[in-house]
Amino acid sequence: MAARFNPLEADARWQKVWEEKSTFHASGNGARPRAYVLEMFPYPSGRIHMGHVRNYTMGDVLARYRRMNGFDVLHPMGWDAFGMPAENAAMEKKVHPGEWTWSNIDTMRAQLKRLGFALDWSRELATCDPSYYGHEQALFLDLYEAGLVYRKQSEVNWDPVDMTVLANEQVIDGRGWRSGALVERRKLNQWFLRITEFADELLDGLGALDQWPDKVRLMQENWIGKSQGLRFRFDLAEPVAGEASFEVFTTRPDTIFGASFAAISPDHPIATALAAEDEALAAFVAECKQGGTTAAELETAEKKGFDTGARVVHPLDPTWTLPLYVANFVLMDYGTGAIFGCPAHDQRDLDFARKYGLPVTRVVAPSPEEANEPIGDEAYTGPGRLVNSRSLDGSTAEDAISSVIAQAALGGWGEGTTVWRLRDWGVSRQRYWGTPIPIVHCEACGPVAVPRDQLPVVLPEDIDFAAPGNPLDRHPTWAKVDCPSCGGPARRETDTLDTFVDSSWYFIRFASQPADKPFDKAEAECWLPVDQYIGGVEHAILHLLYARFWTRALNRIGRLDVEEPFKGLFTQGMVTHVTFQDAEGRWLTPEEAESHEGRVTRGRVEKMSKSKRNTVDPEPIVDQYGADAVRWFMLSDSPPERDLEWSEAGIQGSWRFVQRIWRLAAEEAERGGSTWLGDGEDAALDRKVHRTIAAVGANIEALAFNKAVANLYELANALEKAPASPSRSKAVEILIRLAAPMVPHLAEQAWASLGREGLIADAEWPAADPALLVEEEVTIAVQINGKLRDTLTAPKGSTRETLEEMALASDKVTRLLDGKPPRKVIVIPDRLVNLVA
RNA sequence: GCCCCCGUGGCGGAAUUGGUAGACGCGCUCGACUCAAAAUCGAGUUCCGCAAGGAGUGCCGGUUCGACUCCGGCCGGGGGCACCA
Repeated sequence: MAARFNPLEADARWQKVWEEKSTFHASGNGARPRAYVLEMFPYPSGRIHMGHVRNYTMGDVLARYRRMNGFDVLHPMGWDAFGMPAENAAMEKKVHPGEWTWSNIDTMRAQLKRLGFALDWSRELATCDPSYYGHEQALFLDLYEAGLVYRKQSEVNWDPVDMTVLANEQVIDGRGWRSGALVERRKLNQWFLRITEFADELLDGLGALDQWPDKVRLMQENWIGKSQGLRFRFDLAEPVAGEASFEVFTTRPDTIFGASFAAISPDHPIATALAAEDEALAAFVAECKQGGTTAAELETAEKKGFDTGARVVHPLDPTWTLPLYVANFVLMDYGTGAIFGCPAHDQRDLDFARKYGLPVTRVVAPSPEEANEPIGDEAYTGPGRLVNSRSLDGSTAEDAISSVIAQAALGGWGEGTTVWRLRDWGVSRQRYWGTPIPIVHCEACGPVAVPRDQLPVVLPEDIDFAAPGNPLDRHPTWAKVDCPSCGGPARRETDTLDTFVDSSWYFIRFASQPADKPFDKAEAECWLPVDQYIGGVEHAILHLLYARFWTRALNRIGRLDVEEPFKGLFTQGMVTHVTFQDAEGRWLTPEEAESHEGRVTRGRVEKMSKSKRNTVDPEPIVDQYGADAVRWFMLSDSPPERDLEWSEAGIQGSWRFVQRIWRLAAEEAERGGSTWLGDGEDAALDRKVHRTIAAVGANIEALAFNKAVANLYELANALEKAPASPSRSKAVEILIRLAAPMVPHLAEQAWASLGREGLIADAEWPAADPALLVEEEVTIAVQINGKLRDTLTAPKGSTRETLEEMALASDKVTRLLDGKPPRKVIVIPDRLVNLVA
């Protein structure tokens, strides 16, 4: 057995063996319990980065651990392969998006394989493959037929130079990120999925996801944004623009007697109608639309209004009228686009009222004494009882809410209702590199679904990226088809689907991939839900919400009897690295920083990014140290949910550890390997080994990889100090099995060198002997007044009396107590004795 | 502005339901081996102090025999949402 572990040789050897034996193929034959371990599939951007390595290493440890525990593990890999970077590459490098994408996939697949992940490559898929997106088109049509897809006019960010729609993130300071042109708001016909119809169940379903981080559940809860309140009608004193009334929404109907104005959005139909006849109002509306949409601008934006001169009638007092304003802070797409203003108890309303000299009447007071306490610069939003509110006076705010809702229902002027922040999901993208929406537009028949036997609708290959805009739109023939319904001339939908649709069901396709349909219901249900899903927290809202929605939508139309796609979710931290800048503030790579002549500033430790020039390419690191050292480093030190700082010293430390395990194994191999096994002789070491078995298992189950790593270091330390014995030989073998999920190549090599049969990947996880988990002797802390003064060793399970006696007999204790008996003695068996003097 | 999370050695971080703070790793110091270095091995490493001892988990206070852990109030860092009625 070689004195040093040679990873380059071992990595390649064992990766080949695993592949030849199809070791990591999920059998799905039902012989063993199943486990589905999944990491978020990568976008094929070009090369693997450290974030991928960390993500997939974590999933891999769990997958290998489950296998060793007797599970039939599904651990697949694929490619989220549609998206804009491919089109950008097409424009910049004059290469076809498909060619660029597939070549990246080849590179990245090879890179992933070099890390030795226990993946079932037989199930690999790419979303840009017609054999994937064709099924997605079928699912889209299923949802369409079920009424969960619809088309409507919607505003988009339009870049007039690139002639394309931009996502909000691509609009920087009101300009297109690529062209720099001023972005316009434009109305386009777009496809939407009815996610809002599932708002209630998506919210309620969060409660059952007890293996999700609280943080993510909270973020989704906020995103869904359920508000309960009253929707009610304001009658106009005189009809305005032909309208006799309009509706408002409020979560605080209790404050209705504190109303001092009504306000509608600049986009409200009444505002539009009035503006048509009022130049000043038209100018005001135009001004509102101009305002920036960045966070900073909104925060500082002044509350502005335009008094229409119209009056609305208070619903509970026909003699009371309020002025009607058009206000810049009222949003058309939330609630009804109109509000009633209660300045005393809403900060925005207060700002507005102060500016326009409107009355501010307190109607909720925390105590009777404060009933007429004037409102200053801050609205009162706390709890209390109603004041200045006629029949409501004296009731709690809570009761008043129900009371007003009941009165509204009775009087027929309003009703209790729920309003959601969540909007329907717009899935149309005016781009080439995505799943074509399988719809044909016919002048006579309108939108018609492409017949199933004509799926997939395949993207044309011969496209031109020289001109701006969507190449599908410009293609000479692709869009021209006959209407499937009437046979007349028609035109294909040239928009493609949001790539989030692709990732909303890939985990189902991994579980079951028949050629003739998206998935087999029974087969998919055997694997789903995913037992453990691992990925970045940046997907906490959109991807995870969309996938939950898609799963529930399939459930509703009877295609899949699963409610939640991901039983367990883990969001891992980023990989960070130091940054360097030169005197001019230019970012330097670590190598440049070292050789730089001028002044170099060591910057903050930040997420690896190309712009900060602090990335570390995993591949050369694997070349130098091998896959196992890299994997080990990814698991060490930092808790997996927090950021991990990459460092040269860290990888070297991991390399040292790999070699230490190897030396332990090599020693034992020379001593005779498995033939030297016998009964335990080193009782203390046996205990340590079994405690480690239990601890490593528990920590892997909890995804606390850093702690499992620490457990293994401790065992290795103990083994290096332990004299040779059968116990020790056995312990080394167990150490190798415990480390196998983390450093699989080393483990296989050591396993073989010790003369063990078969692959360690197929070996059983060692069982911890419960009898060896309990210590015979325990260390007891002796405290005086809660401060540690001494420790003593006692047999486990010693009585309170014995422990108290032993503590009082301690020299230090007698000295410190000065002969006086303690006033009180607290004994926690097997832990401590606290003497209160 | 609203909501959430986090503050522990030089650094990353450990610490069952409140019960010996600093496991494990990195770094550093000293020593062994070596002509020397690397690698490796051994000892040490919260702070103050020669020691005895004292202080110590962002700060202030509280509950408790006992607080990193629970409660209240500050300070600092990070994240999410954002004119959501």
